[in-house]
Amino acid sequence: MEISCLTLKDLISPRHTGIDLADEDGENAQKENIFEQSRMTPKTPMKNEPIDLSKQKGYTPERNPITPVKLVDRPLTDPWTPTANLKMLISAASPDMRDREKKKELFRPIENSEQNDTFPDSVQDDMVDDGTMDEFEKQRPSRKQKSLGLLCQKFLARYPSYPLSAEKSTISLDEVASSLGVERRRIYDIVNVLESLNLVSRVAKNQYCWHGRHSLSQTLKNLQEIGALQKYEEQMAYFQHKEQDLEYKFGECKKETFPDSQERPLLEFSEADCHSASANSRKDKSLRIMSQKFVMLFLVSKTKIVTLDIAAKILIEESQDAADHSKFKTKVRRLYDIANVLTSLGLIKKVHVTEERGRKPAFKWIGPVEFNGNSDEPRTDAPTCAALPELKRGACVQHQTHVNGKQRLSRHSSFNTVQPCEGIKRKFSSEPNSPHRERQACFVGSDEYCSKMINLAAVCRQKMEKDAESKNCATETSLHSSRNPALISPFSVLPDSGDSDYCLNPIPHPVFPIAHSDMSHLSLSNGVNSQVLQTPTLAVSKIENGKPALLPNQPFVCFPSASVFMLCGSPQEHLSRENLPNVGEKCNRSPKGQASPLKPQAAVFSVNCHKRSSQKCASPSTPAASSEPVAKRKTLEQSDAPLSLVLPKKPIESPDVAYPLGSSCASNVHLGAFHLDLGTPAGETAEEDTTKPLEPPQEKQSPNRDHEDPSQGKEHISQENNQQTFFPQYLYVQPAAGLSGFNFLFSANQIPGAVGLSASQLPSLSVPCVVVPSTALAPLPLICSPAITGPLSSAPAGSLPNAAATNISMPTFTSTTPVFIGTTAMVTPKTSKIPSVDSQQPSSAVHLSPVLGKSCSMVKLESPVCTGHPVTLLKLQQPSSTPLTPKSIRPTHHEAFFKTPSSLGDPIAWKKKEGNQTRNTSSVQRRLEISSSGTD
DNA sequence: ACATCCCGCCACTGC
DNA sequence: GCAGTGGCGGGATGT
Repeated sequence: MEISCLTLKDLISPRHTGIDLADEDGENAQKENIFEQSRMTPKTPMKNEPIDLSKQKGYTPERNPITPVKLVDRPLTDPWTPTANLKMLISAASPDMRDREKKKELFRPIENSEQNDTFPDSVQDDMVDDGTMDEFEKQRPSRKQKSLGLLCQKFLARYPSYPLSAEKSTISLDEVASSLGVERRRIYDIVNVLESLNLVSRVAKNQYCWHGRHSLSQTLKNLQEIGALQKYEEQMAYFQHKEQDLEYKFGECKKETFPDSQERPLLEFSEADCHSASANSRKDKSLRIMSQKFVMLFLVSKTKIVTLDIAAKILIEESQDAADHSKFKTKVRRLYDIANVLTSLGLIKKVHVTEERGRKPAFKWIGPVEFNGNSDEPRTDAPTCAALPELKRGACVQHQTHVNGKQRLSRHSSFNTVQPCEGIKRKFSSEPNSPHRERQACFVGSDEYCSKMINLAAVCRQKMEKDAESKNCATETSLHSSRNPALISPFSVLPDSGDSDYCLNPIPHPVFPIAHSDMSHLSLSNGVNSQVLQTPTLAVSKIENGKPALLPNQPFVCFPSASVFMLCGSPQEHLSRENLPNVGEKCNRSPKGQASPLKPQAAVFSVNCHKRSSQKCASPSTPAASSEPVAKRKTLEQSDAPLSLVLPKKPIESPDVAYPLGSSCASNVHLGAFHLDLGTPAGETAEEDTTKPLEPPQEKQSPNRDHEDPSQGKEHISQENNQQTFFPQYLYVQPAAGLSGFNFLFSANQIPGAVGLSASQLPSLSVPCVVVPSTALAPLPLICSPAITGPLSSAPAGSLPNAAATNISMPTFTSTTPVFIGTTAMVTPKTSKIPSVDSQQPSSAVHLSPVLGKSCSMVKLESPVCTGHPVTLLKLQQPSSTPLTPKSIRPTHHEAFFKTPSSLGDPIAWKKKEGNQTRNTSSVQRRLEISSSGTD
């Protein structure tokens, strides 16, 4: 609340504008004028020297080389000037006085700028007028005025957010320092953070090049991916748990789980830069790296909220050794520095998280979540876009600018990361998913958007599948994971709420064919459609083609996956989210808080998102925001409210649910919480989910809010601990309302052994799954896997029958077909996210949670199908009851993901992984994310 | 009392 | 040797 910090506000308001490009210079000029810049010239900075400062203030000559400088303008006259002499005398006489004056001076610039700029108020207050120095006392700018955040805003104001390519400007640190009236040291802090995001790059000594935000989304995307690889999410979860007293041992976890994480240099860039060991060490601690890591934490976080203490712990490589407190404190100090800059950039805002222990300072990511589409940016991702032409990026504009980022130069080149990342990106981009993401992103926002999303998802999925087909292999699993085909898939499932269309059928699964045609319906999909389907393979798919009929209008969608089928009622019918809710909720919740928040739709998203979570998630959460300028967002968001991120118990979810993505996304922190393991009783959460009727999906919508909420939700979750569990994410069905709309069929697993889904398990799951209610089904053709049997039956019996009855013809299905329905309990709760199901793998059966996964493998049917998945099955991690143990935590990477069949390519391998992993991990989400990152 | 975080010392680095 | 960088943490300021 309050928190939202003044500074933030201040910063924000003024600055955002900053973001805007243009003005800057103008502003500056104005400011300067105001200020009096004049005087200084100096390039050399005197870093410390006080004296200079005074001079400096005024000066501003060109601040930016590029940018127009006002140079001159400033007449020397300072307002102060008049008193200058006097001051001098005074200062001479009294050091104190001197200091004051200096300070004043320093501030002034700032103040002036602010005033001019935009900042209205805040700053000035204190200040006296310039000239006035009268009272020195007053003058002294308060600390706030001197804050790094404000300073950063001023700094940003000088440059256009999206400079024309030609326009790149160079930044002379000395000039800037002097113009802003601060020591160079301060500028370094700002520049280092900006550099970490590739907004600037170092060209030469004392010279930086301003790139603007063109490549920001790309950079964020890269960071997200890297973060996923590093498993920051898990780490966060771990720490959270730890705090919660959960017991795990991190060490183990860490090692196991995050092996890489800390080890690798974040962005690679350090390497480049550093030559010597010492250098490296130093660099490792650099603000740049810390900044990147910090950002990664947000990006991988489902909740998008990161508490300082957790961030500090994670950033302390050592890990938690208890490390000295001092070290911790130092880290926190640094994080504040970084946070101030990020706040000025409109990427985060301060919030407080209430935990059991009390309120903790935290920051919430309010920047773009989806990178591709990044809101602000004009989108640089061209590549991605390109990849998916079809997709429309909706709103997204594509500018393609190339990324600036690129490493331009220098030392840091900072972003080497980028490069690597890019690779990744590309992959992604190329991958179906990405596109999806983008789109999604675009959509974010409205409910419709949700439905659209769904459609998209379906489409995407299809695409993915196609792609997969094409490449299958190619895609590396990892990639897939990353991509998240799963994501897509999930969507497909959705029924959508509202739209009539929904039905997405789109699910391409190979198996099912849901008719692409249907897809067409999908609004979004359209473009996609083209791609569509094609699923790979599976004979089924072909069949599908034929089949499309299946769903075409029908309300349901069937997923053939081998493992699971989902049916969704048509929207019309119940599906509306409401129906789904159950599922959805489950999902959402299950995911724990994270996801949980999601509403049905959200849920969907979440699924999709996973990784992207950030992206998409964001969207949901911030959808609008994204589009909006940061500043606005901020304002909106500011609401902050106490977030709870995590843990807190709030009940939650409520509102936010929307988060969906977020949920997935966010969670992180809590994640721990999430961990639900199936095993765990989880019941709680699960229960909620399952049992609950779900709230109306509604929530989903609110993406925006979601943000916040989610956190809360999460918190709850977390607190809950994860227990949660399962929630089937898979289904995305919409939730709500009842399942009636849906029918799920589960096949029995066939193999009992398999996955654990055994029937028994299923039941436990609760959820979900199986339900088939409906009569509705009857009409519909459902598909059942042959296998189905028991389990289903278990399910609501009634329903099943029908369902079963129903037609289903799906020949395609594989025999096995165990279907899963959504929920999979197995899946694990957390996971809800996403998982996509991969079709591929036979196993897939969902990849449910890891556990499942393992087991699943068994399950897997051949038919990969699964797909549809909206359901994602995520891997759940840990199904196990155990909450996260460290082990559980392990990373699972990819595995989890549902891969597409293609991706499966190595199903086996995949399975293996899963197997191993399966449990682990805490949240599904992570997996998702991770997977996305894939990698490895 | 605790949260923030400014400030500037000083080590490192590269020229 | 010097200037540029930037880690670091004392301690002031804000709440």
